Amino acid sequence: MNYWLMKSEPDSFSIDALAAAPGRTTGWDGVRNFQARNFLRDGMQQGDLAFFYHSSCAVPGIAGIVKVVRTGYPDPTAFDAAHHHYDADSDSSNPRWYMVDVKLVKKLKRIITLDELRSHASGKLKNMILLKRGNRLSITPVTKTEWDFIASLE
DNA sequence: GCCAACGTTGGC
DNA sequence: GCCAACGTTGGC
Repeated sequence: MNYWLMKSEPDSFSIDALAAAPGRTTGWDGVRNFQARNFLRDGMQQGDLAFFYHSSCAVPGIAGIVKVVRTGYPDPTAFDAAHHHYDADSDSSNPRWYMVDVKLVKKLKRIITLDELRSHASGKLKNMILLKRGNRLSITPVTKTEWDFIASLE
């Protein structure tokens, strides 16, 4: 059982969009970064939990909790020339990009903001990848200690 | 293998 | 819209 943080821009896909999706489940497609791809393909296990993080928006922060309900499989949007996330270097016989399916566990009662997380950056969240300078990774592992602490903030 | 150029991320 | 930080590409 592992813990993760997954970023999404709410203008493209928000926690409310997930709540409204069929089965409250979505395919986490479109990741085009090798390190994040490796987490999707090799790291995530059935039943893992992840924070759903809103990025590039007015109030960046953690908006909810999701669960991995399908482990890594090839991202078909990479094969579709008409798709925004098309990648000519990926093909179905040798896929480059992977995705998982996640299901909403719960929407938090409030956003746990980036500011609030930062206020613990010299304490409990000292090693949190999200808070490291210049971090841009859209999928990052979270330790159990970090997870439990953040969950207790709600 | 180096590194400059470029595109992207994401907070502000 | 700005810009710092970063990942990727491609020339050499």
